[in-house]
Amino acid sequence: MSTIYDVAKESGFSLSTISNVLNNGPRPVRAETRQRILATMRRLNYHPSAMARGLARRKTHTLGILFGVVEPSAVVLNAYSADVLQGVLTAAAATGFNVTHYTNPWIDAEQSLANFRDQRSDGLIVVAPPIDSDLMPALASLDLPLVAVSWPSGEVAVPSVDADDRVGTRLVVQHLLDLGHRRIAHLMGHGNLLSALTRRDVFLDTMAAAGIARDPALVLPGQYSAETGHENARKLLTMPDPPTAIFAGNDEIAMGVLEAARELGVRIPEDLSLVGYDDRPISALLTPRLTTVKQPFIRIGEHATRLLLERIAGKEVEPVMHWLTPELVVRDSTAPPRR
Amino acid sequence: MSTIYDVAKESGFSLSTISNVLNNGPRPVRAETRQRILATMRRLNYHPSAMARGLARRKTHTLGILFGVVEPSAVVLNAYSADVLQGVLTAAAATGFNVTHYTNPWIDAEQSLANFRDQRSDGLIVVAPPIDSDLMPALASLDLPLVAVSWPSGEVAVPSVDADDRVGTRLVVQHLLDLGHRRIAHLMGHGNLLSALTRRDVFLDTMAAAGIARDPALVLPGQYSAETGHENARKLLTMPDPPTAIFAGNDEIAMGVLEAARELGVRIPEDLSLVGYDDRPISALLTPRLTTVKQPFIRIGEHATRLLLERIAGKEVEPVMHWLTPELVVRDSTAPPRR
DNA sequence: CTGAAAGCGCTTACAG
DNA sequence: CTGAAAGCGCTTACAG
Repeated sequence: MSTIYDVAKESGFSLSTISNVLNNGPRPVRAETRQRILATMRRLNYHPSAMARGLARRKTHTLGILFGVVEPSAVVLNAYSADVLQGVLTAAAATGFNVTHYTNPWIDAEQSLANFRDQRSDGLIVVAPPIDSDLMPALASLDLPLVAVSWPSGEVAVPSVDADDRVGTRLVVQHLLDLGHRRIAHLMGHGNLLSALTRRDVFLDTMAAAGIARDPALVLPGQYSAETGHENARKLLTMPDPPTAIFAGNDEIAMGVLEAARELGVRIPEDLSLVGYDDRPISALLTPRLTTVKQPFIRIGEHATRLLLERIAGKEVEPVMHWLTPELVVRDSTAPPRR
Repeated sequence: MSTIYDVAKESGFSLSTISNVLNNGPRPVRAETRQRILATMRRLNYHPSAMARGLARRKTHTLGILFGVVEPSAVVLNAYSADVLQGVLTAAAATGFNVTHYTNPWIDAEQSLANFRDQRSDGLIVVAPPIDSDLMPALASLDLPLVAVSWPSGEVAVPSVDADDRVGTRLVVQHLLDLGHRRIAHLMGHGNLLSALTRRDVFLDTMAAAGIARDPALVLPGQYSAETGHENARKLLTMPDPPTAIFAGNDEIAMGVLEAARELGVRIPEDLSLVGYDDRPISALLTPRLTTVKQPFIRIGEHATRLLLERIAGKEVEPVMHWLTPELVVRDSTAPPRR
């Protein structure tokens, strides 16, 4: 590997001039000089060392990414995280930034914070940090620029990006109301997750705002799983006065509903309209193709990355929530109620 | 940020001694000296700079990862790649290595190879490089340690890791034969993909080895999609003498078969056994739960990482294929044929 | 427009 | 067991 010294010696120019050609500045270089130097670089197959550069500039031109860790020993990369990462990579590539993973699982600030002090990146994106951990407060205490994905910003003053479940839920309920449904049920996800609670609350609020009396029998607690979706749907569909539409907490729950409807001979969408949430890849392949809410995970990753790059560039970035808007994808599982 | 100089000044010891404490060697340090230095580090909140270290050692302690790019402008991170990445992260974390992404899309050697000359990583894992590109030959010409995932090793002498489709296919066919099936159909994936061709060829070979005469009407070309699965399954199931089992090229094709069977009133597994390939997350949630082949993507990532780490550590690693064994997951979509 | 020198924060022979 | 000095490959004031 040739170095900048080789280029200097070969071309006859000084280190400073080589460096200014390399970086297109800060000071000007005569066109002919530049050409000669570039030719020498090509001939020597020279490429600058990222590390030497980083050390001299005290900038790595690299973004760090850390995934919230559910079990201490595992790096968690679910479909959600993979899409966010996809967005991060795309946005980083657009500006020539590298992306590096922080892979050590977080134990606590005492043991784990040291990892983040080695200056291997210019800033950090934390994806879905656990709420009940000292991770975010500890990271925020560093002087490392920080942006979070899916983190309730109030707790620690960090800019944060997430999809707006309130908007998504309103889209769902409004869609069903517009079709003429009044008797709409909701199957909740895990009661200790913010998303499940938000979807339920906004469901109730939107129904109330539409002047529909609340029926507690139509809001069933559960899990984000096909199993509880199946179980709860059987309860609903065997009621004397079953709902004409079900808003499932997510697509997995909706798949359970689909199954229950099939077993009971309830046709979708003729007898029952069904809406999911998330738009998992499978949802467009189900029969019927599922109406659902597409979460903008890739865009979330891109947006978080742009915020972080601004912070790194020295701009002020307010520590507020950035809500991205999910999108209702209307397919074949919803229709007007029979009369 | 305090530096090693601060620690030296504060503790009264020299740079060399501090460095030897930091690295536990190479030369011994008196226990008391070590304690005093460690205490000083803690007090100053000192953590060594990854870049300064990297520059001095000419080792970054970092692995690079590059995803094969299908369309030039996109970083491709599908479910397959995400699982491989998961494995890479896990294995890298186990040895304290960092993982960094090479995000610039590959154009050609002339334009793109420079990216890989900046010494930002000690080695590179390439996931699913395109076959018809100069990417692998070009990368192999660098002095960067290289391991590929899903790359036919013969072409360029690089150690490569992949799941063995031959083993997986034999498991499928043997399972169906063991259940008593003789009239087994196969729905192929894209004819220009190695996996589709391998699965077809091994299907035919295994059937022949079992003494079953080949019936060309039972092997249909197609795509890795539910659509062609649906279409082809309708053809098969409306034959005068339909097959008693279908081996679908992958789970998506199998989903199309499921749909066609439902439309035609063909019960699975009573009237028809069905096997997929890949074990996508959805497959365990289908009705009936799909018998399929689980590909060890996470283990592939781990294995490739370990090979690369060995190369980096200076061990000889033969440029051969490492075949990992997929696993047959028997669920509810297969049963003995009716008689 | 160009050059010589110091510095980034470490590691590693070389000496003792 | 410990220290002083040179070096890793760049960038950046400082001079001209």
